[in-house]
Amino acid sequence: METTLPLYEPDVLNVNCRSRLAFDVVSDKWTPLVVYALRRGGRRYNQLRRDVGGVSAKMLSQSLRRLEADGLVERRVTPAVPPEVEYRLTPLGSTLLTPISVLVAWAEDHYLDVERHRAAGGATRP
Amino acid sequence: METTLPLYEPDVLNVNCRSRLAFDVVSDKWTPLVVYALRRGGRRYNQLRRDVGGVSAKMLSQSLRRLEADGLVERRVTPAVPPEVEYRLTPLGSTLLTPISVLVAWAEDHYLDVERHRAAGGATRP
DNA sequence: CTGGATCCTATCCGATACTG
DNA sequence: CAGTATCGGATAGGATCCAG
Repeated sequence: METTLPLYEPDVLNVNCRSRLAFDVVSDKWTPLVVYALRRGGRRYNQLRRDVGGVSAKMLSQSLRRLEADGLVERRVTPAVPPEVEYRLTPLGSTLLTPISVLVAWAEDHYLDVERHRAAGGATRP
Repeated sequence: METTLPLYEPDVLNVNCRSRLAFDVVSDKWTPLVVYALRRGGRRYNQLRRDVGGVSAKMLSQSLRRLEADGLVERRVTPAVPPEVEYRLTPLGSTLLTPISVLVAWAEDHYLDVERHRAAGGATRP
């Protein structure tokens, strides 16, 4: 026995294609941050940009379009001057908040451990 | 109130720097896959390469060195011919398995939903 | 305000070749 | 087996300008 954690065991040992989806969706610089920023409900474009912080307009658009295409985010336009566009998580998208929140909780718990190791590290291997 | 899910609430609304760590570690193409592939215990370099699947030697080395520097993976060399190098999760690294497993579980649950939407999607917005 | 279009650069990353 | 070094194409991503 190598680990006592209650792990999810999909296949024998390899990473199957269903699991890959999770890494596909999350292994992007901005997408998970955008989802996380939408956890409280609908947000508008420039609000999102400020919330996420450091994302360019181009990348935010790209992430949002991708999330829309995956059915995780819904785009709701209110015709007005100036135009109002609100993005919100779909029910499916909301289910992603659970894994992401667990991840954020992990970071809160182990932030210092990793930071300390990074600072001291580098000298670990020639 | 916008959502009834039991969400982790770090700050007012923005994504704080501690949370960023989580996205930093995970928002990489290979790193989370490598951690996940190590869930059962120590693996050797080429074993890992086969397990992860599709990763080049260069990228695997890079990910492993980074994980080492972050204190998430330990590199254990057994002097022998041919040389034996085993990678295994540190206790700290093992804690990452929980978020990753939750993520994988999510993918198992919602794989078809996302796939279906991707196939039908694209026509959603002009 | 909400973006699309364009240009340009930094980096990612795979292929190949080579070392111990 | 377990890597490192280098090259070169692909892609990510920022800056800027412009439109509805």
